[in-house]
Amino acid sequence: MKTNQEILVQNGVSPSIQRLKIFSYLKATKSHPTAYTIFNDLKDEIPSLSKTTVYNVLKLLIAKRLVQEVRIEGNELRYDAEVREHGHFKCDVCGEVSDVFLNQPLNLLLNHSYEVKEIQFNITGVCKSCLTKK
Amino acid sequence: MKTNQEILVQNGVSPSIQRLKIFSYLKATKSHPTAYTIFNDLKDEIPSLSKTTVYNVLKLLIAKRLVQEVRIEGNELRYDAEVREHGHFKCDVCGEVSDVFLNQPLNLLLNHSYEVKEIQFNITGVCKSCLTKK
DNA sequence: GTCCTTGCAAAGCGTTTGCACAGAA
DNA sequence: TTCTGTGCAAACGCTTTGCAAGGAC
Repeated sequence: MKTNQEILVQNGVSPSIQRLKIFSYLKATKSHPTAYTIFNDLKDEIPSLSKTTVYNVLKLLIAKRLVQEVRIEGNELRYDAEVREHGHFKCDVCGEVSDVFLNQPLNLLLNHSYEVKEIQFNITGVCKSCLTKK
Repeated sequence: MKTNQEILVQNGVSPSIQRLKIFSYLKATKSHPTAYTIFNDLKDEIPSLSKTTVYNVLKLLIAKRLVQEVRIEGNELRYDAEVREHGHFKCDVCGEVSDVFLNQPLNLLLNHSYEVKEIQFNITGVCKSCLTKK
């Protein structure tokens, strides 16, 4: 198992404290945080942290394909260190965003008249726990 | 074939000029315009049109499920009057956004532990015509 | 020294809100 | 009158940009 630091280095990202903490934070969570949430959760650990750095690091990690942007509702942008082909489910009631994996790659259902770089899919609805609470 | 005006009325939307023009504009295009593009293209026809009205009408049409929001890149929000289950392909080279339909509904590939309201999927890559131009 | 990274402050841009006016019922 | 719809202007919130300071090499 590679450490997060090793992953960064192997992808040509020099592992500053900020980069490592942000990347590790994303690797450790499944909550698909927004940039603001990342900033907010890390500013205790790194008191000097600025939002600019959060955005800079996210942009860099996206360019290196270590992180994906997730656009599931409105114009809020979320971030995800899970980069395998997958989708997201957002519950309209509780607002939770969770990962969705398919039985077979979506890829196979497409007519390949174009070159595919990235596939994402988004589902909205009501999650199991909110359904049972009704 | 229903007229756009009839569709609005049947969905409980009183058909003002602004609403009808915006809805008709979306029905007639496959270009997945942004709110700004809609505003810009219609302001010659309706000189008094304001962006607020464009946003108001879009919000109303979305609530009535006559229009979908499309989030495919960055934090730009696009709009689409195609409301059947489908996805979008955005070409990284020319920037065009086109509709994608699958051989079978994505629905069937999901474990239904939740209630699905809306499914969208987004693909980025390089389109056929940009591939051949290389 | 140079280059890379960080972070403050300001700007930018798309969207929403407050509010007033106009028109229909 | 009351309710609905429109549209200007201002506010808002997220993201980007400009730029200067700090740190690695």
